[in-house]
Amino acid sequence: MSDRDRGLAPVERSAGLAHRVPDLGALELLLAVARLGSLGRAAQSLGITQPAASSRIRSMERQLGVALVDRSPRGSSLTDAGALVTDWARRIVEAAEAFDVGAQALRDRRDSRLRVAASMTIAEYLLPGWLIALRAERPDTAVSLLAGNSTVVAERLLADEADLGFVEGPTVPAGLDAAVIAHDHLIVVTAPDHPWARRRKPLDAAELASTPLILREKGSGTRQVLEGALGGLARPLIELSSTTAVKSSALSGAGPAVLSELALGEELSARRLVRIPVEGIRLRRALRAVWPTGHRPAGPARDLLSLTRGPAT
Amino acid sequence: MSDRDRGLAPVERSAGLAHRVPDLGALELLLAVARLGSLGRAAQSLGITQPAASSRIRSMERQLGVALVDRSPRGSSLTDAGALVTDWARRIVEAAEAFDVGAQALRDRRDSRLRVAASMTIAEYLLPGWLIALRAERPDTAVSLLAGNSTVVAERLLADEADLGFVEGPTVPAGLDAAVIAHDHLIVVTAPDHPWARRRKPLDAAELASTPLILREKGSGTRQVLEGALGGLARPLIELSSTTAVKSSALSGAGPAVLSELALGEELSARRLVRIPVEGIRLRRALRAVWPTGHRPAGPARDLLSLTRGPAT
DNA sequence: CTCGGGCATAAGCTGGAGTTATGAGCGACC
DNA sequence: GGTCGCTCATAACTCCAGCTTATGCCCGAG
Repeated sequence: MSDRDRGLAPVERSAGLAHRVPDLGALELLLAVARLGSLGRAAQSLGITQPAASSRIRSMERQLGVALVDRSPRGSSLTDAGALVTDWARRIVEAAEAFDVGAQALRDRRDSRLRVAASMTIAEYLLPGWLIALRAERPDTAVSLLAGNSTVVAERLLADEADLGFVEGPTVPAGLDAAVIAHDHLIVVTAPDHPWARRRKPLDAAELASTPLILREKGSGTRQVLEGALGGLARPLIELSSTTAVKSSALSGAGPAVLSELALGEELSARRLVRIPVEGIRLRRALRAVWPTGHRPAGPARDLLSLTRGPAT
Repeated sequence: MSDRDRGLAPVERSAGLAHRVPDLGALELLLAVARLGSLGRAAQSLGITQPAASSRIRSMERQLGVALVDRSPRGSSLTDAGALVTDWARRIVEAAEAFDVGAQALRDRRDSRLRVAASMTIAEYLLPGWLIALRAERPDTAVSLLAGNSTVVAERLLADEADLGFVEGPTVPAGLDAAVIAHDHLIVVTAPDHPWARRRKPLDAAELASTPLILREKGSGTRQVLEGALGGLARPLIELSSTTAVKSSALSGAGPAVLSELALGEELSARRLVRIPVEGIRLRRALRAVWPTGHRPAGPARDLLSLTRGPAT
């Protein structure tokens, strides 16, 4: 746990991100202004009055110390700095939308119409995006979400307490039909100052197996896939109980880590972590949609399923 | 513009994401509770009192309709739902951190010690991450940021109004030394219900050149790279003036788009957009750090440069 | 049995964000 | 040139979310 602590807070924050970043309402307002070209219309689109919007944008500019919008009697447009800030803001708002749909699904546990049961990795990283897309097509579908391992997912489906499930790993629980919807690739990453980050040649299996790695605990999905690919061998440097903890340790430079590419977005593109190519072994596992044998998904479940696979068939 | 509007708001929001998602302070608090295992310690770490934390977590639970933490006289730990929510929250907080360092750099324009000039794409998608890493190593470095095209970046550097620059594209402005720090790959994407999403075979250059695409305007960096790779041919379906607008149009299903992989994170992994493989042409451009000829980066500029390349040399 | 860490409750204060009402700048149009 | 219409800014007031301090309950450890 203490490793996780250090990993998550490598630098002492001057206590209060919230005081330096505008709140979600202000960010949404800024995006609306960028989109609609006027404070008044932006205000209207958010259901507040124009003076409220004006004051809020102004206080955001004061907080950031930068002018964000050019006001004129003919409308408002973003300044150069405003355009930059708006794109950063969009990232936050998109993350908030994912949070929202996830939370919505969680909240509607009792009285919902589409009940989804999913493994942790899928529930964390993929489902929010799918549900955003689903909401775009079927805005009035209430979705509930339960997260658990394959066994739990299977139980819920068979007890008719869920309509559609998602599991990861090589096997399909008994009594369920399945369709592979994607593959989750496990990748090897290090902090950018690790010697591996400067290698020219890809790693091979023997090298990977002989190096102590930051791993999930024995029995976890990712660990199983890795040990399967390596023929049972895997040397843990540290064993941690969540994907996030593994990521944090890798970020803090503890060593090479193996984790799902789904968990790594910005860390790779911003080079806070570096992907180390591996050759000769296939580090991937199938992600499957599952449902009780015979009960082909219909209605909202079918809609969601088709979203995860591409075109509706 | 109206295309952009539709792209950004394909579904009518029930006005007020901010009312359904806890504010940043609450999310930070939740992360602190997860990390520290106690409301009191979490409160302390954020500089507030224990009752404030208690009440805030409680109101967040009320808002979400789900219990997030198990309280006991021996501390607090996350419930299953809490763990899920915490991971979604982490995404938001990380986006907010990127916003914060970017804004900080923008704010310190006047009196800063490390002055960076960068192209829009780099300033939007990469610099915040690098600056987070830089702050971890050199917490007291004040960074300023100016965003503009290659010409602007060169001017600033040569006028000694910037210490380090970042540009994208095939050429290095005169009077500057450069080092390639990464390559930005352009990729072809469509919405998942586009016929291309079901292809088995990769696209070839002729096919790409003969299909109308959603593109940036003529003269933009990505457009130049594409036309270079295709030998001057590119059929625009729509021309838009920002990467974000291109992404939005693609998301709304207007057609295939070509854009930087940097701009696509969650959209690909959540299959809201699908990457279409292309063979036979190289759609990439170099990202370069630049500085006035002879003035090798030193001090903070050197630190930042080394972060973008990996190990400090 | 008492102490201490951890959480909950109560009462009071404050500031931020909202509202309505009003004014001022500027282009369009008759 | 007046007048409309759209824009944004300012002022005065209300209200509530979140903070604080003070206090009490619970429960395990010594």
